[in-house]
Amino acid sequence: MKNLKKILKQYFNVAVSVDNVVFGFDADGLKVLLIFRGSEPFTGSWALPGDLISPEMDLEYSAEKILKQLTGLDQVYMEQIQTFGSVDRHPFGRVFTIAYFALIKVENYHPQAASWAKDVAWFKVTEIPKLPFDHREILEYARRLLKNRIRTQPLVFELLPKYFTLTALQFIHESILEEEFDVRNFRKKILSSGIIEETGKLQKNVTHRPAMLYRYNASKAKQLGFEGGILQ
Amino acid sequence: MKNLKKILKQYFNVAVSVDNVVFGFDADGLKVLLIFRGSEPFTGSWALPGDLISPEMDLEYSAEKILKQLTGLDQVYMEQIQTFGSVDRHPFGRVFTIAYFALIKVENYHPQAASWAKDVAWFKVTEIPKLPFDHREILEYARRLLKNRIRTQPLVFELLPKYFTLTALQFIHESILEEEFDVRNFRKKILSSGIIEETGKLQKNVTHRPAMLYRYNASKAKQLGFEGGILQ
DNA sequence: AAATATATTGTAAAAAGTACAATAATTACC
DNA sequence: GGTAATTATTGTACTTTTTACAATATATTT
Repeated sequence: MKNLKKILKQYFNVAVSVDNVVFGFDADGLKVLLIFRGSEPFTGSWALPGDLISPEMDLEYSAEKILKQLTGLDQVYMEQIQTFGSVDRHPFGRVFTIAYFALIKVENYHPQAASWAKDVAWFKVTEIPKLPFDHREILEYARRLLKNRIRTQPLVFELLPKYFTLTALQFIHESILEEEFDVRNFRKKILSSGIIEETGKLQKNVTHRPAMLYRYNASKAKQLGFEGGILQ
Repeated sequence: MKNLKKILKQYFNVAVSVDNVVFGFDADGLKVLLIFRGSEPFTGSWALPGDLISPEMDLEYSAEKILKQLTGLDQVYMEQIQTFGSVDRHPFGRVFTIAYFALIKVENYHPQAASWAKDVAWFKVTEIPKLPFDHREILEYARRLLKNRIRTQPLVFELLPKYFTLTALQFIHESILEEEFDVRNFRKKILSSGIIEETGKLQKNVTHRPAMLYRYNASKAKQLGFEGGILQ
C-alpha cells in the first residue's frame, strides 16, 4: 500500500480551472464578457472570467461560483463545452481548464467586477483584445459551438429579453449564424413552429411603427418535442 | 512570491484521468469496449478503458496513449466529449476525468488486453455489466452524444468497413437512432446526397442475392459541405 | 401634410419528405 | 433441374416544406 501511495503521488500534483465564455446580446450584436485581471499571472490583461477549482468543490458548483465571484452573475444558463489540457498552457504548472459557456440577458444582469477581477466589460466578438493563456482558442471554440447549437436548440431565448420583437429574433440569428434570412420566410417558419407566442403588447419609445412583442413558450416548446431549435 | 506558492499548493493536488468510450458495430448491433481491471481500485470489474494522465503529457496525446496501452488500439477516430468532476467519484482522491469517445471498424482492429488490463471485450450497449466509478453515467452520456451527432455528421463511416452494403448502412442508423426507416426512402436519400459511391463489387459468401458494395467518398462529402451528415 | 423609418403580410414554384409493394438475383434443398 | 427461401432493388403519387420575391401599414419627425 505504501508503494501505491508513492505511485499515486506523481499524478496528484496538477490543478484544474474553469474558464467561462459569457455571451450577451444587444443592438450592437453578440458580445463576450471579459474581466481585467488583478492577479498573477497576466495581471493587467483582459481575460475570460475563470479561476482554479478548490479540490473540495464539485465541478458544476465551481463553475457557477467562480463566475459569480468575479462578475456577480448568478443563476445564468451554463453548459460545459470542452476541456483544454496542453502541458504549458499555464505558467505556474500543469493546469487543465474546463471551459463553460454562459448565455445571459444583458438587460437583466449587470456584471460587476469583484474579488481579484479589477474590471469587467462587454466586448463585441469581432473586437476582442489579445487574451492570455489559450483563451483566444477557447473563445473561438465557444463561438463555433454556439453557432452549431443555435440551429437545433432554443438557446437564443437565453440571450433575448423576456419580451422581444420578431426583428430582434431574426437579428440575433443572423448575427450568430453570420447569414441573412428573408423576413417573410423567417417569420413564417418561427411562427409556424409554435414555440413563441404573441403578448398583445407593443414596443414603446421607438420613432417608427412599433413592433408586436412576443415571448418564448418553453412548456409548449418542450411539449412539441423542441429540445430542438428553430431553424432546421 | 513565497506567499503565492503557498496559495497555489492547495490547488495543485488533484489528478486528471481519461476514460474512453469505444464504440464498434457488427451484425449484432452497437457495441462498447470494456476492460477487465487488474489494478486498484475496483480490481476485477469491467470498466471503461481509462487511466490517470501523467502531468507531463498533453491531453490529446494521453487519451490516445492510454487507449493504446490498455487495448492495443491505435490511430482510431477520437473526440473529447465531456469532463466529469464530482468530488467523490474516485476513492483515491480528487480525480477529474475527461471522457472521450472513439469509433472503430471492428473488422480492422483487434483489441488485446495489455498493461494492467487483464481482459478486453465487446459488450452490446443493451447488455452492459455493472461499472465502477461514474462509468455508467459516462457511457450513457456518450450514447446520447453519438445519437445526436449521427444525424448531422458522417460518423457512421468510422464504424463501417471500407466497403459496405446499403442494408448495413441503414441498419447502423437504425441501431443507433433506435428508429426504423423505409428502405426505398432511405436509399433515395443516401444516394441523392452524393457522399457514397458504388464500387461495382458485390458481396460474397452470402446465401442469398448478393448486395452491391458502396464506399464513403470523404473528399466529395467535404466538397459538398458535408461536415454535415446524412439524415436531416 | 410629407418624409422617414421600420413592421407586416401572401403567393406561386421548386424541392424534399412520405407512404406504400412488386420484382430480381442468388443459394439451398429436394 | 426445379422450387423454396432469403435478401436486394426499384418507382410513383401525394404531402409538406422551402424558397424567391415586393407592396402596404403604422408610427414619429419635420
